[in-house]
Amino acid sequence: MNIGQAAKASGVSAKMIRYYEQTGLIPKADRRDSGYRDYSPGDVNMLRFIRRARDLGFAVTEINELLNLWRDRSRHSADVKRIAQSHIFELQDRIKGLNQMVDTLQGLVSCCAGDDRPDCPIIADLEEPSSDRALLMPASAGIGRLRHR
Amino acid sequence: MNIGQAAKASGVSAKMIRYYEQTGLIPKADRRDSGYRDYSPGDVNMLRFIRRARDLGFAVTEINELLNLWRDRSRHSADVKRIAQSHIFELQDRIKGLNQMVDTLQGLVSCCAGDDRPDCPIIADLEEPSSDRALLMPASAGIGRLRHR
DNA sequence: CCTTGACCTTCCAATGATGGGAAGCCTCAC
DNA sequence: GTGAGGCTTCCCATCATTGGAAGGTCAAGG
Repeated sequence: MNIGQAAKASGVSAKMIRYYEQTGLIPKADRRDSGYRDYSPGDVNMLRFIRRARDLGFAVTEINELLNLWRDRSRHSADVKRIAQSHIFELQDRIKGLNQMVDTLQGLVSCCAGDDRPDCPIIADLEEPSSDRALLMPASAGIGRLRHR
Repeated sequence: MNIGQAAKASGVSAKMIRYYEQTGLIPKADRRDSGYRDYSPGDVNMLRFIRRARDLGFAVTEINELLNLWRDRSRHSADVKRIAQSHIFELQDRIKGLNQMVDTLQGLVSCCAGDDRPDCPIIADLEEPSSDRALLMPASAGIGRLRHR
């Protein structure tokens, strides 16, 4: 099975399959005489596993751990659960940050006339945040990793 | 005012100030004879504006529009409102995607014994997603930009 | 047999926002 | 005048992903 077919069957792009191989997330694929990579149905299963883990927002390093557990027939489900649970917490943190942004913006937008006059509470808040804003966005929540990934 | 002081006063790191200048988000700073950048209190206000917009999750391109409106005394508040509202929608999309991930994971985690046995519904779902999963993550929500930023 | 188009290979680059670090110059306080 | 610390530019790394260029391979059809 060529890389293109494996890509279609797994939902992982050919580019990403090569990248995962290069970075060691997946083992080096078999090669034909032509140099083409050759994938087995088992390989496609692995790629699908990866694809689904990505869909759930796992980072590649976490997927690496999950793959190891997947392959480990004597794994402890506790290890899997721990990874998943800590990922849930991370997602919830990100959601919390995004929700704070939405709340703040929603408040500002609802105060903005949205007409052809220049006065605008949104601009005013960006100039000098109100005390409400200070409550919603304490210094510690500021510049950190809220926005990433 | 040196760049370090402007950084401290605005909450934008010196690195980022230089980056914003380089990418044209902010105009080139005045220079002293020594070559040091020199910032006025007005410049610091602009940096604070940027910093706050970043805290609200605006991308740099959006901040650029907001800065133009900020400087435009004859702006229409409708333009500001439109930008903010569309940003809210974008944030809500991201939240939605993250919530779907959390929901799916939460369901799996709550079914996982989390002991020293290998059987694990989380691993099982990554191998072959259940129909519940298919409901939560339709094909259209799959590989896209859910995870980004 | 040869061509054509679709596929594969590797390598390099860019994204966006940020941090890290090196090499060298500037400034201020002692 | 010396040392510490701040400034300059330049390059590199992150993370996951996409794009493209240059060149080799394959299969079908003339």
